[in-house]
Amino acid sequence: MAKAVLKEPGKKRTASKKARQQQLILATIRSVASNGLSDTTMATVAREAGLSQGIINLHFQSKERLLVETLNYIAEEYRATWEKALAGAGDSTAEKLAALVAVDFRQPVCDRNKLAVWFAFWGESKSRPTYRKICAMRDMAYRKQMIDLCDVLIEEGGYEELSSRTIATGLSSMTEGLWLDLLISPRSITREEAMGVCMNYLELAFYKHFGD
Amino acid sequence: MAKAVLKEPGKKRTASKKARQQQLILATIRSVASNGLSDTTMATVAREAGLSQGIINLHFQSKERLLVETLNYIAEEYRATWEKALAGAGDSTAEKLAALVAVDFRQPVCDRNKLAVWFAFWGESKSRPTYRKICAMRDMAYRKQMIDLCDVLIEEGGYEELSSRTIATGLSSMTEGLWLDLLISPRSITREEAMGVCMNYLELAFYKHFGD
DNA sequence: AAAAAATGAATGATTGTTCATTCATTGCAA
DNA sequence: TTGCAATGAATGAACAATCATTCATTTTTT
Repeated sequence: MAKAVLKEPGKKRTASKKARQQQLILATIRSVASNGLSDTTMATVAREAGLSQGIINLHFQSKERLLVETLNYIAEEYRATWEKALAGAGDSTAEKLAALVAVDFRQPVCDRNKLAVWFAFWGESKSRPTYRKICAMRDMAYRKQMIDLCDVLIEEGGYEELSSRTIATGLSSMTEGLWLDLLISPRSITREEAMGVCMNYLELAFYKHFGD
Repeated sequence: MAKAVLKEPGKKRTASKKARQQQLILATIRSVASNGLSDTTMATVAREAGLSQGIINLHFQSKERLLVETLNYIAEEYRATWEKALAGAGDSTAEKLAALVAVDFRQPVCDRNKLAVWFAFWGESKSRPTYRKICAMRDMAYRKQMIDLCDVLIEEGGYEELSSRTIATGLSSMTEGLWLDLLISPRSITREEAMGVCMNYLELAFYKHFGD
């Protein structure tokens, strides 16, 4: 039913369903970043995509669906990115943890437009169970992975005073807080510095692994 | 012009300007928390306040002004709360830093409705310079205080390996990230546990001051 | 009585959605 | 290949609903 008609869109004016949907999602990300979620309308998204008014209802049925799919898109991109990073990291657990942290401060995840989208949905999440579930899922999957890595490090280094849950919670919370800095005051901190703050935390906790 | 007509409103149906404005701001906080910023309208706020439609324009001229004043309200409350906590804390620098951290996880600051408001405005801040400035100001003032305290601790304890800016950035970022947990997944973490994560960070960094 | 505060119906602007129409692409027949 | 329907993607004007704002009127206080 939803077979991809064109794999290489080229200059065709009618694209495959998947390509159009992604185009509209990317336009939504830009609109939310530059207009805010409150001022993101069907018109601003369509204009950003260079398409007509009715196009979104054609592909997403409703504005609500478009927004949910946009959130799903960046959540899925996030998950895929750190899973890939883990797979490509060195064999040591410390290297894997460092790779996991690095994902949060590099493209395509650490993009200012996407950070704005995350915060926009977080801001609405208390009143919208759908948003909250997607955000909570993302967080849980990521944190479980981080706890597992911390457990191995604690075992390896014999850090009896550490709790993997506490460190993992602290580390991922720190990341999200640093995202806020990068969003609100991009001039006051760079992505490299932000990652440095996290690495410093790791050095303090797992000094046998990350110490100089 | 804006003189307070009544200091003790009692059971009067017409309150002083200041009291009405605060009543409307508190109603706005509740509406943003339960409806989201996108679905917060003049009608939802007025209904939440138990007043009529036109009341907001009477006291704030526009919706935009109401929202800005709401953000200013929680920002000012935040500043006043930690300044008060600092003044009431023990003499030692370590106690002061602990008191500063504790503010973030207690009432009136760490209120789930207010957390929702913070995230709502953060989400819009990229597209609204006014919001961003207020948020950046709050952060700068708080972080300057935290850096100063860290500087003293580093001096006292001779922690030559630590950077006050790095620790202060990490600590306040961690706080904001933990707020997200409390907002999104309140069942997965308590305020006490969240504060514990921060205190654990302090123990790792300033082990001579916070060690058991 | 005069002034101020509050109301709520009315207004014009904006929004999400619909749908009749246009247009590009594809599959098929010759 | 060339011609010709058939398909469905895309358009944009139109519509109903919702929104922020205004203001004539009512209510309350001084």
